[in-house]
Amino acid sequence: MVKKNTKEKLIETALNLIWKDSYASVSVDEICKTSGVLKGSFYHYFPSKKDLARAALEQCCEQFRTTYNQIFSPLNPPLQRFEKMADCKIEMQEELLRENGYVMGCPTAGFRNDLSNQAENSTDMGLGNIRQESLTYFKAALKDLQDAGMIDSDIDIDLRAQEIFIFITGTMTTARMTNDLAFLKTSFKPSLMRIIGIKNYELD
Amino acid sequence: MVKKNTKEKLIETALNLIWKDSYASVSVDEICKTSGVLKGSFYHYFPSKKDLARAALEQCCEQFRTTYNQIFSPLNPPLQRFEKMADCKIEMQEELLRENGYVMGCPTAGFRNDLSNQAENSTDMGLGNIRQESLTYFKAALKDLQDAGMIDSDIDIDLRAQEIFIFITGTMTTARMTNDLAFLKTSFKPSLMRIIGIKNYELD
DNA sequence: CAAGAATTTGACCAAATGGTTAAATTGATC
DNA sequence: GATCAATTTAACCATTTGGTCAAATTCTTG
Repeated sequence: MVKKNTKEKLIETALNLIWKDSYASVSVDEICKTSGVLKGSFYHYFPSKKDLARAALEQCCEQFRTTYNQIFSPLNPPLQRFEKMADCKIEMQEELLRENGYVMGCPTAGFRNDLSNQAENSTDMGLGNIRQESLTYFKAALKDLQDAGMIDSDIDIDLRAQEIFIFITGTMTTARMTNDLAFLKTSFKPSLMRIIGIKNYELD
Repeated sequence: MVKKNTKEKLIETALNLIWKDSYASVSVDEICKTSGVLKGSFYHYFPSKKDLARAALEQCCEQFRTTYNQIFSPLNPPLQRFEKMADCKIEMQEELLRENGYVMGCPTAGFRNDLSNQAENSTDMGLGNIRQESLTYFKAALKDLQDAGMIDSDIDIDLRAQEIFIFITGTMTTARMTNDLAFLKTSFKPSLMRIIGIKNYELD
């Protein structure tokens, strides 16, 4: 593990703890003890617990963006993009299971609507953007699949992109709920391909 | 609204509040104040906050069972079962949106792993059972669809049932995340039918 | 209406919560 | 090595937290 400064340690710890349970269930004390930082230092870097959580969520989104940027690069053939995405999720969850002893699921699920003040909800922040960006990537890949004749030419790409996003979200949520990676590991990819509408998909 | 006794009021209030956010974010004081019950009464009926939450989750599962029992009755033609289920979810979320001002999504999402002591996770409790029961219903309906020649005869029913569950879960999660019922209202049913594999599905 | 059980009341508690502060220590710059 | 800013330390605080309890009240049943 790379040597990290106080701020980074706090953000990483907060993300981990909130991921495991929820924003409200994690206390400032716990975050401090886990990351070996005193409370004074905490409030030196972050004006409040919410601000730390916001930073953690933001960083999480940033990592996500980096990964998706690579995976969904137009340089990759469209089918491979989805395959890589699936593999990436599978590997990630396997590693997290090894590390933590149980299925972790989506990293942002622990941030419910705790971070929003007043009427603004999580849509305004990173979460909504992640979905939008995902949809954009999916749509581009779907279009390329269409051009390559790998999916029907008359499908509604916008709709299908949403279905894909929903299917991924549901897979993650269900994996955590059942504490079981069986579906993710053996069925997620082929099921995803069927939902995308790939003709005659063959496993490698 | 029907007149309710103290215990029922507490359970209902707890479910509502936890649904809106999460178990840890709701305090016993808040539950008491919202339901107009004094703390002494709370602890007369429930030994702890967790016990109330467990009762609330259990009741929620019970309601769910009742609904699904009706909807997935073998008396209904199989396609209608899925249609009714979709309509039921749509109406429910619309009503909740009207009541609360924002999309509520899945009622059990606010109970993360807070209620489990030690290694036992939510799988052991109501949640895992709900999924199992759902899958059972889905499988029966899929079989009936197969017998009626409405879906291909060579599909893997177990797998498809899981896909359906995941798609529903993802739809709920995403609806809440985006605070938007558009997909649920206009696309959920036809998308579900496509995922099920219904041939030539027509909207009414 | 008397007696016992079920329920309600409100005051109370220790611990945990999010947050503050002033002083001490460290790091960088000249 | 002196100076000033960045950081760390640890004691401190008001409020909220989950939970207790004995007394008062209400409900039930003979």
